[in-house]
Amino acid sequence: MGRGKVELRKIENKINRQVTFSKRRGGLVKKAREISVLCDAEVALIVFSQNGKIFEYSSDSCMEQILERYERYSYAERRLLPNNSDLPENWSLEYTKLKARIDLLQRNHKHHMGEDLDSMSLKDLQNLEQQLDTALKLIRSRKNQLMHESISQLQKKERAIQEKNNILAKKIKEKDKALVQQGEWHQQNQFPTSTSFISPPHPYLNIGGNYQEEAAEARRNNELDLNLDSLYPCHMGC
Amino acid sequence: MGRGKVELRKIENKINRQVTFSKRRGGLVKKAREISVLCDAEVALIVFSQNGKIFEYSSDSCMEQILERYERYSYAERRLLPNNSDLPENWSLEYTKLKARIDLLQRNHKHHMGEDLDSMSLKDLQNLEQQLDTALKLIRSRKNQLMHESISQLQKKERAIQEKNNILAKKIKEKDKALVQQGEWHQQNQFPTSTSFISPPHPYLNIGGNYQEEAAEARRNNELDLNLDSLYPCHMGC
DNA sequence: AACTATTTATAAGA
DNA sequence: TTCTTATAAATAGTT
Repeated sequence: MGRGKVELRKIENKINRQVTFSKRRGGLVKKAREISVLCDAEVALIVFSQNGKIFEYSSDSCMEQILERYERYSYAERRLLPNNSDLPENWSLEYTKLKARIDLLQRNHKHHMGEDLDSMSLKDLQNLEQQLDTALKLIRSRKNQLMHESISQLQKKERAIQEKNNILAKKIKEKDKALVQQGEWHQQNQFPTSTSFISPPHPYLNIGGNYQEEAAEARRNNELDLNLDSLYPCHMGC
Repeated sequence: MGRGKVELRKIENKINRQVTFSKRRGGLVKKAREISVLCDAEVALIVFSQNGKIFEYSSDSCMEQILERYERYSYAERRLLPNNSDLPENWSLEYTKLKARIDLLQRNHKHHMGEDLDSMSLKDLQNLEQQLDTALKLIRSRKNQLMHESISQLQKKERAIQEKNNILAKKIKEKDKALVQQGEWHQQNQFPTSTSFISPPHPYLNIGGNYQEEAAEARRNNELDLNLDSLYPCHMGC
């Protein structure tokens, strides 16, 4: 839909990508709303843009309800419906236990998010601080590892492409030589030789040179930069 | 898009509705995939048909990861489990729900502790890093606040005790004086005055001096140091 | 942010 | 369900 057909691969140009994202996001949400209304379906749509911004749509009933329904469903599928004939005398106890556990986890989670700190003692705060500090170190280390891996992969790829390039350039030079020889043959046989004759730059040599330059430029701009751009989208911690 | 324009309201004809649902569902998923690939976005799409069938699409990283990320983002906005104290009539359903929630919270918690990082993408890691960084700042700020409060309280207490001390010391001196006068009276009346007699250090003066010294020592060692020790037990972050 | 030439989605029909 | 086709809608490239 549009002036040209687009192939299904990441749009390399960043501006273009953002514009397309914004347009298509609108379209996607519109379609989600349409199907939910027309067909009376429940729809939940969550989209994270490349730079971490969140967009969501959910039909009538709120997102939370739909996600809960989803979790119930997916959990049930995983465990193939846990025996609902479970001891009914245990029911209340089990339920309370689970609730308590959730409470605990949620309180913990809040603390880990830096919320609800007023209820914590100094010692607790220090413990938490140490924990998060340790976790952060681990996370950064893992992140760096992943980034280094990506970088070395890209470098490997770059070398491979460079090599291919060199081979191509060599081939072009050879063809070029052949053409020059042919041209000399023609000159020898069709024109009188003249030392004052200034030959223009050879067209094929120029084309060959341009090709190499452009290829190198493209490599620098697209292959490496854009990929690295997608590696470090917005926030560079350490 | 089609032979006729459709208005945005529930399709009354059931067959028609189902057909439209099936077609549009396909289209919606296709568009979701397209935006995720073209714009490098993370997309989660969940659709429940009117008769309860579930359909889902999620880009590269699995649904669970995206939902986790969503929960992280929207945690603050939501009232989680607004649990009504009335017992749920469907035990197995409720149980499954709670279990799923616990699962999710535990996985999240592990990530917050820097565990199980291998399953996370670079983006998720960066996200987590940013979150923990923010949390850590909040925690440290709160910790510092508490410490400052403790310190000023201790200083206040110290001043109060010091003052009491001074008063006690003054009282002792006064009693001392009284005793010295009494002693002189006894000496005058019971012993012959002798310039060569070397009087031993006055016991009461000594006791008074020791008391003051010891109290100060105790204050230094116990009151302040011990409290500060409990304030800074092992790890001093920022 | 608008515009428009195209592509794409899909409603209705078979 | 699936295919076909006329037409509505979405959108890529442009201004």
